[in-house]
Amino acid sequence: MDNAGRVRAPRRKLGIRTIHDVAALAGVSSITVSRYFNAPEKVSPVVRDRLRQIILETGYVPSQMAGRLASAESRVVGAVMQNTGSSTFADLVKGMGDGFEGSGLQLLLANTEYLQDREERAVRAFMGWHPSALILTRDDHTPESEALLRAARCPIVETWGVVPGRPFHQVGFPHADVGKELARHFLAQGARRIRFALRQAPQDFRAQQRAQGYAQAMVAAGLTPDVQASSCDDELDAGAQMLERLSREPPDQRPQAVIFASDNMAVGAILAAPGRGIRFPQDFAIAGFGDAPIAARLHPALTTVRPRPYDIGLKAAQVVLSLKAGRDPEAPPATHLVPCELIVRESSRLA
Amino acid sequence: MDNAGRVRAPRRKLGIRTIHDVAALAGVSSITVSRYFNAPEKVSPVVRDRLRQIILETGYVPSQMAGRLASAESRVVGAVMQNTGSSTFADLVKGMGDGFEGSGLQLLLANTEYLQDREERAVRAFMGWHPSALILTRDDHTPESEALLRAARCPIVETWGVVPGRPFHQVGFPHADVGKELARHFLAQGARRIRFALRQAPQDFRAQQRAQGYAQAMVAAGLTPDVQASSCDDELDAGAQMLERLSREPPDQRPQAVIFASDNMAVGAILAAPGRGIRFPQDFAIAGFGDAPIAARLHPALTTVRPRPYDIGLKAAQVVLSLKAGRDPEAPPATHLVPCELIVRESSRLA
DNA sequence: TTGTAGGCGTTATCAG
DNA sequence: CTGATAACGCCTACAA
Repeated sequence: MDNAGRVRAPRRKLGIRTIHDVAALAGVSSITVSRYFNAPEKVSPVVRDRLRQIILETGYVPSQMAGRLASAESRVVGAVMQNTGSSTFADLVKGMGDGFEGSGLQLLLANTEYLQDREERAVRAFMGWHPSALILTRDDHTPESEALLRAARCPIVETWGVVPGRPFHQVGFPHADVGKELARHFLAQGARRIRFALRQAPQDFRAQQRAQGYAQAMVAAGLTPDVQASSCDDELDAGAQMLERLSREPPDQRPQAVIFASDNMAVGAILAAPGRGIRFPQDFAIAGFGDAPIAARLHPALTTVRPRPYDIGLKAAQVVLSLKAGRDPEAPPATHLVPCELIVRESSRLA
Repeated sequence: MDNAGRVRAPRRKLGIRTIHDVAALAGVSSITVSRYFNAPEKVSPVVRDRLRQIILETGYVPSQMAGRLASAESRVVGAVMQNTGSSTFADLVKGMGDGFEGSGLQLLLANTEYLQDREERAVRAFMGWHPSALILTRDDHTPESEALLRAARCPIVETWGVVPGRPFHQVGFPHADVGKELARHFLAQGARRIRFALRQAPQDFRAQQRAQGYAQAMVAAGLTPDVQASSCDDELDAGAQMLERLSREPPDQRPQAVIFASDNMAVGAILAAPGRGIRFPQDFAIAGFGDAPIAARLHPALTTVRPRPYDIGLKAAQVVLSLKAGRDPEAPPATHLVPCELIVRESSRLA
């Protein structure tokens, strides 16, 4: 009976209204309030109305921390982007956001600037939330990341690019195919001197995958790949630089067509062309990648390949939701293709 | 002693290694493991080494849910964006992400597509996480949102735009000032017929704030504001549409200068100009807003105002961190200006 | 339909 | 520097 006379200081609380407060006000037990939120159909209409009223008045909001801890289901999804600022990843995030809207899943975001070790830190940080799923945007990880991911108890989805042989779900398209398709577009028009122009940016491994696809198509056609890299960091500058280099090559040895690693590079070239006395596609044809909004409005309109980052993000979210809903969240990894589309415009028309 | 012979089914657990497992392996109590993570200096070097080893081997990661619940400090920051897909918000997110990198704060993201009720849902959802802070990107909320925010126990930061009289922290710049500055730029050159061109997009209230600033400057100069709206949804199309409309007005009644609500609109106009026989700035001068990467490379190079969304996001994160670190997290709301810069280029040079 | 008992994995408090 | 104890706010299991 004797509490030893010593009174322990109350520990710090959130200082908020709890489920018990609401229960007391309604004259029911707290589990009934819990059910009101998680299984309203199990609460009688009368009690339900009373609770609705009280919850409205008190502004009670259930604690996610407590709820997720007790239910052993976090309902958070970690998303690791490479460059949140770029339109590709921004659209991916938007698609994921829309996909999760109303599902009760919360999106945790991390950005890595294409750095593997930042990705590893992000993955590690996310693991602590015991996420319902993890969405990544690359397929080459540090060994530690890879180990963490394989040991994870949640679905892992790799998005944007798709490569064979991965142990995780994938949503996107094979970047190498883009390079192949563009090369073939020019090969089919009879071109034999076709160049691939990118930036010296080792972190942009997707551009390199596209370059590899281009090279394969060239070799398959019995031709020598011609991949050139610009030292400029800025894509528009890189395009302008590549154009300047081209303008100095003898016209009869110049490539008949140039595939730029991105629309931005191609745009840089198009905007710099008048100053160099170059005309597209008369002097040589060009194409890009990304289908930037201005691609269609430029003169000449830019031939490009249109990826669908928004749809990829949306699909990734849907894959997560269906794995969560399905009876088998540990379903074997599947690959979901969200193909690109070749958009042929004036800039790639060879004489 | 008799357990009544009935065995309760074990409740669902996360099925993970816990702090107790690690403690048992190390032969210490679990609180020591907790200290290893939260206050390593309070753990003896010997024990620390042993724990490091064991944590490495087991791959143990502390549960954020449990930790945050127990410590009554969520260490999550909710960010509500209007349009994640646009470069402005993408840069804001990037800045915030970099600002929180390494701080231990997790970013929760929501997107609203400029819809107030989606914002309200997002705020409500975030409240359940008892966030360490909430970052918003507008200052006009539904009454319910506003009430939720005022009742929130965490710092609220409104970003991007800045308006007087709000009860929350603000980081950004007054959009009306941008409109004023551009109007004055043309007024100073002697222009009297100056138009502001925007889209009929009521959700884009920032563009309307810029238009209002423009209108004020016009009135202050004794002139009549001329605000015209395009019905096009797409900004580039809207710019082209406005240009077409302008090209049909009699040259002597045409505006001498047009302020477009965004660079994209201005770009649409510039790209469509050759087709309409219009030349900038000879026929009339133009300016935009946003400093899109191509603005400087177009012909003519586009005069624009450069906002710094990345810096605003970064600053917002820093404000949150300093409030968290400071002894007074309930400091009175402050306004942090991250001013824009007027970038004068060829397109705005009046004869 | 409602309630009781107990635990989810961690950290705050107080005592060595 | 280390540990025992008792929460944090909610939900699962079971019983009525």
